[in-house]
Amino acid sequence: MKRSKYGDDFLNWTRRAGRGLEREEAMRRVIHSIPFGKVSTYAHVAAAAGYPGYHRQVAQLLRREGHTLPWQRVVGAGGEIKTKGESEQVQRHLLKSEGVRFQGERVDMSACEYSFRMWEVWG
DNA sequence: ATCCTGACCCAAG
DNA sequence: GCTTGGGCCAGGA
Repeated sequence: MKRSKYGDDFLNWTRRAGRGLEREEAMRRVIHSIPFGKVSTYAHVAAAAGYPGYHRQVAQLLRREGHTLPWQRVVGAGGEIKTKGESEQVQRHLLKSEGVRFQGERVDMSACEYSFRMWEVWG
């Protein structure tokens, strides 16, 4: 089977039918569960929602309806702020006002990353 | 169907 | 620290 350099578009297409809504709802719940003063990452939010590998859809969801969510608490891997321009300044300000610590340009993940209490799930 | 583009991630060089 | 290439998934043209 030949594989397009853009991925197996046909297989992706077959998976698209309808599934998006419950996935987005799960992601919204996960994002809402990030506590004040903590952050998580796109990849961890996706995985905690039950959809590992869907970090790009987390970003898409936040861009569409972030105004209804604690969007500022979702950052890139390693604590990197991924928003651009004015949103970036707003995000930094909101996080600092919640007491989130920074190391240079990045969030101090060792102190502020939320683990979704996974230690209670697998030991 | 195919191509392109994202508030992404990660291993290499 | 960089940059690059590959992988990932969905939605629009």
